[in-house]
Amino acid sequence: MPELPEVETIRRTLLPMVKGRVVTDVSVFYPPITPDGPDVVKDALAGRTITDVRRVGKHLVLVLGDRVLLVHFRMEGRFFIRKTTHESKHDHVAITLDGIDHLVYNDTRKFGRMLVRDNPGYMDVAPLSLLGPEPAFADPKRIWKTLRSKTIAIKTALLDQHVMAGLGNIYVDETLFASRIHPLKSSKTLTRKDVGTIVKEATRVLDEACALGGSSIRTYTDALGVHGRFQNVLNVHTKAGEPCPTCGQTIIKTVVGGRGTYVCERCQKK
DNA sequence: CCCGTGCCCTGGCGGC
DNA sequence: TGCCGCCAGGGCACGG
Repeated sequence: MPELPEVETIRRTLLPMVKGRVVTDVSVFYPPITPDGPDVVKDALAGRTITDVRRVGKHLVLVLGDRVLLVHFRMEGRFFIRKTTHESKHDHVAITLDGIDHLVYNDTRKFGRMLVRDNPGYMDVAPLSLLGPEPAFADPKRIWKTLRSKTIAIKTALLDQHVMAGLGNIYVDETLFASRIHPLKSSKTLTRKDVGTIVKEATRVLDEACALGGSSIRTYTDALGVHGRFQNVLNVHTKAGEPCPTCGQTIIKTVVGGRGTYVCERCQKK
């Protein structure tokens, strides 16, 4: 499940492999991946050169001069560089590079999406214009004001990309554990100091995960066979039944906002 | 506007 | 061993 660190790892891996290369063809095998229609993606990419690979929240941004391709991997999307366009039944889009090989989008669950936007200007229109700041650039006071107006659980609020961008289920659990705040705590009851802690810990957790190449728990491995190592340093996520690293209390698994949630009921206060 | 629910999709797993 | 049913999960549409 690519969250910010996984997408950043994909970005770093992909950049030297695609920068400067010309897209000579685009094949779409599963059209819903391209909700505006396969032809929109084909017309935008074909004949253009990939000039950069960026990341905004969990979105990967392929820059091709005056167009960008926004890629959201959702649960299990990934890229491979392949000699064939469609060797797996989960290969849904093939972007041919220099007529030689293919940047293949593979997604078991078919949840991922690709959108075309203009460059410049793509940050000023949906979906990227709707994203909150990434934790590293967030103003805690502004986030506190946003959270204060919400009645929902803090975990649910932190998963909302309009509040802050980049956190997913894994890193929200880790952030709240590090902040010693219970995922069910109501957003509106958080103090400014609480929110300052959350923003700081979210930034640290994401930074550390990026440095380790992200996580690759469950079925997810990121682009091109690179395997993240962050799952080796998770404190609570997936740790049900194991002792809390801080106090020894058994970590429990519960459900918050429909998401599997791991928590130390002793360390994390409601 | 805000919030909760259901949907998309398929591999994996529990139950029998 | 094999089959069936159920479930996870990010983001969005929809309805109250």
